[in-house]
Amino acid sequence: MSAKNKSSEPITLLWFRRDLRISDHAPLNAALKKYKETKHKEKGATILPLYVLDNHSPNITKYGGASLWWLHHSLGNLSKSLEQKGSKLLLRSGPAVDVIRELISELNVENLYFHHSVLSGEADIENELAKLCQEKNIECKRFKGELLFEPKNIATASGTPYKVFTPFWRTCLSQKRPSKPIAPPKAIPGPKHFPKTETLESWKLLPAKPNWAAQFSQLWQPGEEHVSDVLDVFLKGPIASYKKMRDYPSIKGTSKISPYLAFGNISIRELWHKVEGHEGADFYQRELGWREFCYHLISHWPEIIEEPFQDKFKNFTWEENEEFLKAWQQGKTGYPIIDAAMRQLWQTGWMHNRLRMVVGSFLVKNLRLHWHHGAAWFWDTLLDADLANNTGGWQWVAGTGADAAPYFRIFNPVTQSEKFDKEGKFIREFIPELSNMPNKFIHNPTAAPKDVLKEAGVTLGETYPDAIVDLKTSRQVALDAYTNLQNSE
DNA sequence: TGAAATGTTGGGGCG
DNA sequence: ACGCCCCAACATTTC
Repeated sequence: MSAKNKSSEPITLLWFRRDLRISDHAPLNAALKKYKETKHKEKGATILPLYVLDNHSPNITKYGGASLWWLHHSLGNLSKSLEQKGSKLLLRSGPAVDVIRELISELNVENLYFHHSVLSGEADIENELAKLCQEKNIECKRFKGELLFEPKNIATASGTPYKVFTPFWRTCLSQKRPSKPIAPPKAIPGPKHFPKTETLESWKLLPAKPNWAAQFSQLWQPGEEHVSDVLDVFLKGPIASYKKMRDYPSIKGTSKISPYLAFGNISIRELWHKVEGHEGADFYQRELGWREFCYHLISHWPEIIEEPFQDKFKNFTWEENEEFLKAWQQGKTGYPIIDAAMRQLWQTGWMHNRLRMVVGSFLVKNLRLHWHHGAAWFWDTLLDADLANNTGGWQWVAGTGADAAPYFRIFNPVTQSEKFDKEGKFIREFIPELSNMPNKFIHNPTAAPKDVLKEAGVTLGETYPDAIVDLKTSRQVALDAYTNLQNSE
């Protein structure tokens, strides 16, 4: 394949990944700078924004269903804002390296710019691209922006990566604070000859037959355009009492920014600066620190996507039980706080953070199923699914991770429910069949007297499931399994 | 960013 | 008045 058909127009290929925005976008900014620098030659490298739907590259984790819904709308939104700036988004599908190689042969690509990712599967692609560009004499530039702090800058006194969050975060905070975000461009010079593009519709990213995302569009407005509205709500109220109120699932005490962050509709740096200065910001920023910590861990130990961080858990045996897994996924365990949380996830594409811990503990400890099952389900159903956070969160709750909750720390779903959903408000929202249960028994219908159930119109096993496991005995089984593991060391 | 079991203390009922 | 017991309420330890 030679350069016969090549248009001579010089191009900077701007590859969008999980950075679906135009604000605070370093590669875009650099591409603009490049254009301005070379413009006087009458052949400034115009910018070709590209998104690649990649379901084929090895070692990457394909998007789950809920993520694809968000991706669809984010891409539509990005496309629109690029058009408002005089540009357009090129859509291609296939392994990223192949797609870009093809574009290089079609067009006169002089530069390839994109954001760097510390995820190993993504970095593999980047390395191949760098090699390709070197062969073709193309400038390949990768930009930082995925994180607030570079993993390589954060190390213990002896130079090893941190395995514990608190000292990790202390060191991060002692670094130079994240620099100010870059303003969005006023205009983006697009190429005169725009290559053939696939269409968003043809990708069929939205669910078809059973449209399980029906409710999503009432609840979420994906894309960069809408981030500031959502963030403003948080900054005007909840952030001030974030430390306390974020624990109560029936209260709007959290930011709801996670899906925007997962797709880069807002940059982590911009988010950091937007919250800075508000009362309560340090507690919120600490949570951003956990995200940072998860990326830090996964960059140093990429194998933790599959393998337990703590070696001793390699020999740990988990239960296999399809019935249990189904009951958990569908919110039919007979424990209302678990079931309400799992239904919230399915219906809204999101779950309150405390409940992620509670349902995680229940799956891994009380049902004794492998955390992989939980991670896979979350990956498929969460709009904010993020490989580093998902891996970090599940290893944390399973007790297998770095700085994880000790294995014997087992949440009691009834106690948690009584503590954080005292009036059963959250439960009633997602389990209407329990709405007439009195507060005293709504947390554990299986333990309610017969007349109470009758009065509330609840028939266990019919209108609402019986508890699938006994908390006391299942807890003991989990503890015994852990003791056995310790003894077999 | 647990929960349960076990230990300790101190007030009140009561012989 | 005193010792004894019971048992909240709180603290500590164990898992």
